[in-house]
Amino acid sequence: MRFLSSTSGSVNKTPCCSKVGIKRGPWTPEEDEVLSNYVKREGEGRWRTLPKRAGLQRCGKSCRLRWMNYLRPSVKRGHIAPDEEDLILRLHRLLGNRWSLIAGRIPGRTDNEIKNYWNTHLSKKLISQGIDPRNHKPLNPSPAASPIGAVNNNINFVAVPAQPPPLPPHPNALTLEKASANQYQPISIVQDVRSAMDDGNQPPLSLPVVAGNGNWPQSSNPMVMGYQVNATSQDNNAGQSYLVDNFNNEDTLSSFLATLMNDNFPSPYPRWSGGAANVPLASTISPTVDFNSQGAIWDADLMKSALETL
DNA sequence: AATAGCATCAACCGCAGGTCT
DNA sequence: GAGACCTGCGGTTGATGCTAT
Repeated sequence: MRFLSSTSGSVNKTPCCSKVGIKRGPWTPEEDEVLSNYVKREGEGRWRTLPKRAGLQRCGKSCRLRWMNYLRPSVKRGHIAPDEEDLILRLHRLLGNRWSLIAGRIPGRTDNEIKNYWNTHLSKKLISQGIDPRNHKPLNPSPAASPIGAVNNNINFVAVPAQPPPLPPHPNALTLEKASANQYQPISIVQDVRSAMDDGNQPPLSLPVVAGNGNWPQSSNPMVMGYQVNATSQDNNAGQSYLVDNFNNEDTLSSFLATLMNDNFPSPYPRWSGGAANVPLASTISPTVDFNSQGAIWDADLMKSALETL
């Protein structure tokens, strides 16, 4: 039995709060009301001392969890809609088991709810479709399987092999040179996704790129992501490279993710800001990117996966 | 009607990373 | 710089409800 009170003396695991008298298990409506009223009055935070201040016989962690997953006014309860389910699938493909990040992009849903929904519904659904829920790839891929061949605007995508051969340096790999003296440069492009694209003789209009300066992984250094305008593009900016955005906050990261998932990606550079900014990367979004020892920023497979979802 | 097995989801835990002293 | 403390995350558990036998 799990929801024993700490006074029962039969709990095998050490509870998060070992204090005698701390209540555990399901919350009562009375406790909910006390917690809800207190947080609305005093605000979130200081969870450790909140139970004592609010007069609750609970540990701070339990209070926080109850508020975040159940009592918060913004929490949406009830059935996951088909469009929400679709979004969860796409985000999981892009982000993996980063439930809080996924939840942050689905208004009203909590990480716990999405995690539960994934484990009880979506993972089984994918398995029934012959898809591995861990990596969204076929469970028993046939060697003769044809490319996915998804078509989107100006760019066609083909299936990416599970372990693609190393790519030679791309001739158009550029350094973003437009940054002014007080901005971060040089910013070298560390990876593009050209190998994931195949539109015949016509080069892609633009490439999503992810770059960083050379001093990573110091958390105070910036990380940037953007689009490289291809040198043969018909766009007036052909031959140059532009930073589209610094992901200095959750909004811009969300926009970027949305851009990746929108059907109208990538035309026509709607969010180009004309140059680099010098806003440090917020540490809160660093878990969304992967870094190698050279300071290269992006996991190429992640980007390819994102493109394949288009 | 009783019971076994399964599905769901609220709540717990350990841990990691950030902040404070 | 080190240690204590706090917060948030992802994995897991188990009570409860539902369905099948």
